[in-house]
Amino acid sequence: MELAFYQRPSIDVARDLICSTITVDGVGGIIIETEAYEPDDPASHSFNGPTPRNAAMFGPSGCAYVYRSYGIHWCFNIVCQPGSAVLLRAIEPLHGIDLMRERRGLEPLKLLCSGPGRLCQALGIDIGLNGHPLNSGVVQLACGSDAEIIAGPRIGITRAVEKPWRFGLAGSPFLSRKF
DNA sequence: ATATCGATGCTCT
DNA sequence: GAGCATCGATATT
Repeated sequence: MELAFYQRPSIDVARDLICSTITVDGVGGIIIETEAYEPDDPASHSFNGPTPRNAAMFGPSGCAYVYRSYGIHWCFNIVCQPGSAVLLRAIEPLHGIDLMRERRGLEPLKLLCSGPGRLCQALGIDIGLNGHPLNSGVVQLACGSDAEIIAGPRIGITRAVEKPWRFGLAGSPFLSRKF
């Protein structure tokens, strides 16, 4: 994935990431669901400017932004333009499924990576990957083919709830929720 | 199938 | 001190 790919509005990047493949230390699969967050977006962690937590969002494009969610889970984002990022919400498991099951416990394939916290646990993502550049270390991202994309409101937010900045692969059984 | 709720650790006001 | 970019369990239609 070229640097220029990330240096665009997160809404375009989020859409174009559907059907790409991501792996962390060889474990991963096909990106099924994403959400975009923009600097002027009240739902975005970057909305009030840089802080220690969101520093990676204002760092280089094409790097990871990882944060803890509800004190329990990790969430993984890809930084686009400054202050904008794409949240990975679901992956279709493809590589290293045995290791994913070790990390998440015996579970139907459908639930291994269907949700932002679940996919981080399955891929072994934690704060150690925050600010980490993509495609030059353990995190690898490769282009996918064209696909039928659907869009809708983002999940789990309380502000800017109407913006249709959640994207998914139409009809996939690995979506975290229906659109 | 949908609804509610507790867990748990930050961050930012 | 309030509020989370969530998940899994339990309860209820």
